Amino acid sequence: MTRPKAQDGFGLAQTRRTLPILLLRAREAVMENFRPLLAAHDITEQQWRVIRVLEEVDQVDASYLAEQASILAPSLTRIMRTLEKRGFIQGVRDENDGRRTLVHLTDEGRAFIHKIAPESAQIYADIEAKIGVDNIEALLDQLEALLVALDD
Amino acid sequence: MTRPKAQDGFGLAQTRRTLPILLLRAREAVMENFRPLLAAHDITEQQWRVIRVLEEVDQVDASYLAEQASILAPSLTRIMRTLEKRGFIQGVRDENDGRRTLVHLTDEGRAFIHKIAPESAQIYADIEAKIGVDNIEALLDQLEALLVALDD
DNA sequence: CGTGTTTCATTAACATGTTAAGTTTAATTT
DNA sequence: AAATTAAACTTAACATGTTAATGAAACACG
Repeated sequence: MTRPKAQDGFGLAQTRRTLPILLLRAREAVMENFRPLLAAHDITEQQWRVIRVLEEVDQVDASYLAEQASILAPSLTRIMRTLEKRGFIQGVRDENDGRRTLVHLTDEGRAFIHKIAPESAQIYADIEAKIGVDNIEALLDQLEALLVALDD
Repeated sequence: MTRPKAQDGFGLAQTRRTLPILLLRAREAVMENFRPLLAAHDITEQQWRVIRVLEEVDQVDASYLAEQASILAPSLTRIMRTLEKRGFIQGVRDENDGRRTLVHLTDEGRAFIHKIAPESAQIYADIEAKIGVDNIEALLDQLEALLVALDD
């Protein structure tokens, strides 16, 4: 027997139990745990995503990087400028295709990640402990299924 | 038999299968469906959240409104200014507590919601059709469970 | 070969996210 | 009651989200 779907009088679901709101809140609840670490190292969540992607892939063009980090191109342009000033990444013009910028992590950037990685991994482990690894895996599976289902 | 957890060499999970990234992407995939509607009516996602919450609760103080709409206080200040200029909401000083601002929807604001509601509900219904209502309910349950588990 | 089109990236403009500091009003303390 | 502390915004400053417009390079193709 399913729970009655909470609705108002004209078709809209209750705001508090909708995908957009709950996905937002869930993400916020998760990120809250990482914020102190990121702040302590003076790096934003998005900057951290960018260098982590770069750590996984070595050299990539900006478009792929944006897609992997889930960051829009205009934001990535600004973020790259910041990270480059800080000496963590370097962008070079693609010889074979002058439109593209190839990006790679510097040694300093790699060192930065490796310095923070243990704490970050510990925070994620704490989250896994609170929620349960199986529950997280199930959730990740469902989120991936949602992405597939909505992929136009 | 569980799937081996994808990791790199130093403790961090693969970026593409982590809660922060997948929650972000899932939300993005969902919102993508609403964006054309919101753009057509010249309203942002956050402004829409605010007036929808107001439609559900009548008169509330700004703090409660911010909490319900998952918007930080400084953002809400700006959003309220915009919505007030547009005549959709009105904020009045609380007589009993001069620190608070009480906010309520104007008739015009209410009319605006009612005008858009059918299309919005239809879009949500389409999403439910693609993903499956049961899957969505299960996902919402898991998200709520995550919020409870992470609630410090 | 040149022209029109597409692609990649940047810039522009405005809205929101985020933290810290400031203002005003309530509540507490002594 | 006066001073202190706390609460509810508001401002400020900077980073990112978001869409549209622009610039440059590669492609398509007549």
